Amino acid sequence: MPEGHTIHRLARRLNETLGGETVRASSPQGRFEGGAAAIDGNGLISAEAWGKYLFCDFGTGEVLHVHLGLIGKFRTRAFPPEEPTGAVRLRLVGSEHTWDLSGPTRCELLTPDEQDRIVERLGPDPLRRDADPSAARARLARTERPIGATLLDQSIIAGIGNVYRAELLFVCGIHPARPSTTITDTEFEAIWDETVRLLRIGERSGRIVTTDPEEIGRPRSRMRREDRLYVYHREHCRRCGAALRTDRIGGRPITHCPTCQPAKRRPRARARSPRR
DNA sequence: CGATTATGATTAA
DNA sequence: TAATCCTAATCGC
Repeated sequence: MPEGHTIHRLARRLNETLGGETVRASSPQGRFEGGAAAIDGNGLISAEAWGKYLFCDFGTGEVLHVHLGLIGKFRTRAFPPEEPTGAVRLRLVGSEHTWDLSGPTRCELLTPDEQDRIVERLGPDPLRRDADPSAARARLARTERPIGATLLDQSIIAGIGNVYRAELLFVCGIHPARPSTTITDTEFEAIWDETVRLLRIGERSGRIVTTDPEEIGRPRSRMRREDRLYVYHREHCRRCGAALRTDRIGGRPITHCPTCQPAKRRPRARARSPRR
């Protein structure tokens, strides 16, 4: 379930469960033996997320970089550790917790310079305290690409993935195909604020929930799976019931509601000035 | 048992 | 844009 909220949650939980502890590192699968050996026996100083990128500092001079990609998982397992299940790239064992990493698109040791180069090309991360959306706002004004594509671009905003982009555009009432240049200041503010709000909810709860508890009639923690999202992977709009449309934008499918996310602004209900 | 699918991103063309 | 990588759960035959 890797969008930005997952990685921030992961960083927090790694700090909570392994922070300051001497860690035994291994690569049961064998594809990260060298890296694991370099980490083994050192203490976790800090785990930190930048968008969907995770960096762990073991005080060795190099930083562990993990990117889960589409299918990666980094999860706790039984303690004391048991025989690994499946392909475990990296296992970290502290004094009370076992973590297994499988299927990452990246798992490598980086120099601080290399880490900087990755972070430099990321846009502001809505889950970071110091996030400044102004650069993202400026980028939008300069690209005709559909807003649906822009929101997936990690160099513009870091941390949004395919579920959140669809849900954010729904919540903000914006059609995903609209050129980014047509997004108004008010709309951008709404997108940013909702991104912060919804990713925070995801980070705290460990799942993506974008629907309004009032609207659903039960607290987020007790919502049924099919009530947690408005449009993603749905046939009909959770709010108005309209048949949803799915288009390919930014190379991936995005579902939207033709009623709640009109392509054009609703024309003002007033007489138009006559054409000449 | 094989095909399909998945909340991602990079590289090649 | 397409091909590619990484893994595991699920679905159809």
